[in-house]
Amino acid sequence: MTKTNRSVERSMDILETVSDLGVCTLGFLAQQTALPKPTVLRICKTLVDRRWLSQSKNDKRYRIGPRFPRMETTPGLIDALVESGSTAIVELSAATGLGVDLAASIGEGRLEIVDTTRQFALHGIFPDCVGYRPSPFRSALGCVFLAALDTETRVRCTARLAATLTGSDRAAAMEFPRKVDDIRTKGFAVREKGYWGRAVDYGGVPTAISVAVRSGDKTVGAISLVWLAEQYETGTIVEKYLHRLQKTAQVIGAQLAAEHPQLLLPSM
Amino acid sequence: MTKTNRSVERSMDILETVSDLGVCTLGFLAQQTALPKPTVLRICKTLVDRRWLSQSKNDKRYRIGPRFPRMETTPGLIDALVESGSTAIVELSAATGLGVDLAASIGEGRLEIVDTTRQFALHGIFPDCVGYRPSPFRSALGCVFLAALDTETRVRCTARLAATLTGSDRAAAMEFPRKVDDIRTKGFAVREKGYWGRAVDYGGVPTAISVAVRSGDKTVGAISLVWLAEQYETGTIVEKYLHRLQKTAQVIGAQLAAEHPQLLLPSM
DNA sequence: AGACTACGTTTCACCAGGTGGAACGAAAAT
DNA sequence: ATTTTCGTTCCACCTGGTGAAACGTAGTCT
Repeated sequence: MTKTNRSVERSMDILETVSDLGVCTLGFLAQQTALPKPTVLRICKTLVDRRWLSQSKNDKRYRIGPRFPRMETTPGLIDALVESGSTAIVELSAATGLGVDLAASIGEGRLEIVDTTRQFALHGIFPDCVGYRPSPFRSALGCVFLAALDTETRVRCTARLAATLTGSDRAAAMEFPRKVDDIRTKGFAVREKGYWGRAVDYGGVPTAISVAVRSGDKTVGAISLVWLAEQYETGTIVEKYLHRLQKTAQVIGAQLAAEHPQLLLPSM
Repeated sequence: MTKTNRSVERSMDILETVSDLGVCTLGFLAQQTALPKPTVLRICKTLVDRRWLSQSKNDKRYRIGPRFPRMETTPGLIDALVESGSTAIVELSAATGLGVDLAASIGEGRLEIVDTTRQFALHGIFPDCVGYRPSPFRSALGCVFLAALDTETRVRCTARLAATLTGSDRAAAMEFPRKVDDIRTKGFAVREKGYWGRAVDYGGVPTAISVAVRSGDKTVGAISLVWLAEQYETGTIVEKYLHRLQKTAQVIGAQLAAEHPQLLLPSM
């Protein structure tokens, strides 16, 4: 049987304690987890270095930090979106001959691909993309989704994401505000040069154009037309199929509103 | 300088990758983190055992699991509640001679204490409670807050919390549905016998009665009157001060609605 | 069919990395 | 002034984590 890692278990004990009980002192954590204080100190220092925990300056108490990964899925949205959208994306895919991805909001301005019509044999691109979370600022899906949010929400999400992301994702976050107006007027987004997600795994380099899916006054997700970069120019696809893509997004949004009105209500 | 723990760093690398990119294979994780596959396998197995990651049966791909700690704070609510409520709780505390705690919703049916009037010299109880997250089902604050939510939200939060919590918190979660009606008709809650949070650190055993803070049609938090158990009977305090406690909760809710109406709007 | 590749997993000798009891100085409570 | 509790440092010990190599299997190419 595969072994497990004791240090990782201990770090989870500590994080669960802080997450459950809120702010904690070192001694209290040592007592709760039944670990010696030096061990807790070292693990907490590791977590603080990465901002998974943060420490107030005066007292040294620990609390959950700004870089701790956050998940805020509206419960049921993913299932509802798949239910309302799967036939529409299949029809769009058949009509265009291209792959179609459907992505749902998972909170904080992030998306997760929840359904796709991609087939390697038909489209020549990596098909196993369900569950994948496209980059918020570099992918077509991410950009068009953020651009479709109301200004206040977008600013908040952009700020939080910029604080969390690193490397070229962070750089893209800084550039993003300058791109928003362009995306909004054009009504669609394309992926940033140099960003391919994990499509390099196999298959050719994919290109995509994406539009947001809005339901009521809420932005609930986004859909993409995806094709092999070497086969078609982006301009050609936009000219031929953008209107149909936008139409499909509207249909999905309307159907979601009709079938699952409770998802669009306030939650608190 | 204090050392750090390499295994913990590696586990954070893995969790951040899965959180950022979504579903990942073992090999992909090994490549992203630049770690050997057996190392990634052992760490992932540790995380899967605790449900911080989960694995689909057919393909062995990893995704964030159901027990990964979730944080869903409405941004700004804590600050707004402190701003709208701090003078009101000071007045209540002065009028009653008891400690008063103010707690804010942090999502998923959880609360965090955001302000308090407790002073050890005056009330004889542990004063450093700000940041503390009372038990959802065992504390007075937690129970009254959950009971005040609309039925649908309460059922969803109860289910999710029951899946996450362990030990006596879990047992209390199973009992909770039977207590809801009683709390709603009485209009306040008391803590479960045997639950004292961390008050045992020092000071005497505290007792508390709590009421929910509602603003518009949303339940945004809760407030408590807290005293030393050996000094007064619960019945006495209820008789003398419950009405005043409820009045304070109403005042805070109304003030929050007046000063921060945007917090009560839908967010997506 | 056979060759090949890529996957997740097991093994095991090695030793770096993590460990924790003891001791420390500082701060707070008594 | 005394005691307690806090977070932190030290360091000898040795276990728990490591990772190259090998394995079985599943799927893909020729």
